[in-house]
Amino acid sequence: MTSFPNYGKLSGNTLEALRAGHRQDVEIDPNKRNPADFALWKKAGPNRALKWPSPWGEGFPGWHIECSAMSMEYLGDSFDLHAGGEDLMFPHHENEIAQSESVTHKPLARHWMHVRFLLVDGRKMSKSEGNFYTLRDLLLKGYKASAIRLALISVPYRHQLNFTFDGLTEATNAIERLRTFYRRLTTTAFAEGTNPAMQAAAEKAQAEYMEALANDLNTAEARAPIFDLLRASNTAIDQGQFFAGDRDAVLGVLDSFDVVFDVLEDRDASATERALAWAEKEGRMADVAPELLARQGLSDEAIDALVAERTRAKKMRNFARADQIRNELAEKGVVIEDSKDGVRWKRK
RNA sequence: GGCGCGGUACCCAAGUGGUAAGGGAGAGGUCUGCAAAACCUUUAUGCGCCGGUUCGAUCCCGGCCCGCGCCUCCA
Repeated sequence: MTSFPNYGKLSGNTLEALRAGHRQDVEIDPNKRNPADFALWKKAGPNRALKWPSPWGEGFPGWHIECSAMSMEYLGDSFDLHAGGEDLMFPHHENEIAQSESVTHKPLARHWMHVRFLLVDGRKMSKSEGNFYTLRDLLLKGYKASAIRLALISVPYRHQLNFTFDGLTEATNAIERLRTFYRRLTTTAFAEGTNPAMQAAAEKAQAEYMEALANDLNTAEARAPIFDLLRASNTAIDQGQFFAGDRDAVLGVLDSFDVVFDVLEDRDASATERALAWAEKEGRMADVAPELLARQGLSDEAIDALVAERTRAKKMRNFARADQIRNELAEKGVVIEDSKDGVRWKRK
């Protein structure tokens, strides 16, 4: 440790600082020249499964040296990006630097990304706190995979995210808005041509979106221009000032958004089905939210048939029957939207 | 005790030395057979608290309060 003067440059835990505030419970190891030294090679006990011969006896690599060895072998002395959770910054990454740079005299990584941990309901997620959820738990509660993803990605990686069920609901609603818009774009017949204002709006959104991502992956900031463009487009469509060329421009922006956020195409059913199959197999069906089960029983074909029947009823001005079907579907999580271009439905 | 990060509207959440993006929710309105969707209006003289620097601070500096992570037995 004492032979590597740069120790602490990543985390701020310099040797001086560590000495000043050292914990009470650190034992002094007589085998260490400096208490801050860490083992590069560990002695293998008799029950150790993986061990190798060495000049110092049978042993195995210390945790930190594993990473230095692997990165050097596959990425070279220096590489662009080293990522990890914030908990690993010290000591693990600090020690990787100390080892690798002592040997190579080159910077180990040119950029470090440390992801902050999330809180759940304002507290650290832990089993003993009772706020520990797996992705499968959330799916079985009826939340969509895409909503979980959006909720987690909407806060920049460097910031602490407070994960809540309200936040999931909010993400669910935001996704619905995006998907409704996406469906509107792809199913509406627009006249040929372009609206210069829309073209400019799409260009601006694209530029702002990329700028936000280029700004240390600021995903929260990146969302804003997308929603701005969404509103501008909806307004233009409502006013008949939106054309096929505009649709293509806006879809281009949405595509680059979706490369990162991946929410526009509804592929949520398969993740939910896998979670349900697991629950079935493990005898955990009691954990499944009743609303989720109610929604599962209805096939797309059955919905199409009911929607068609409702349209016929409406034509005959039998609104009572039409509303009855709509309510029936709503109970099973299916929402109907009437529009000039026909009837659309979606699963909530 | 040491090192680091954060506290912005009802909720989530960007952001900048020059007067607060975006999303969700609520309220009112337009449209609709009624809805849904969409759109419009509306919700922070205010950005944890107290000082300081400045023509001007949410943004800079100092102190305090609160929250989170790490502090080298394991990976």
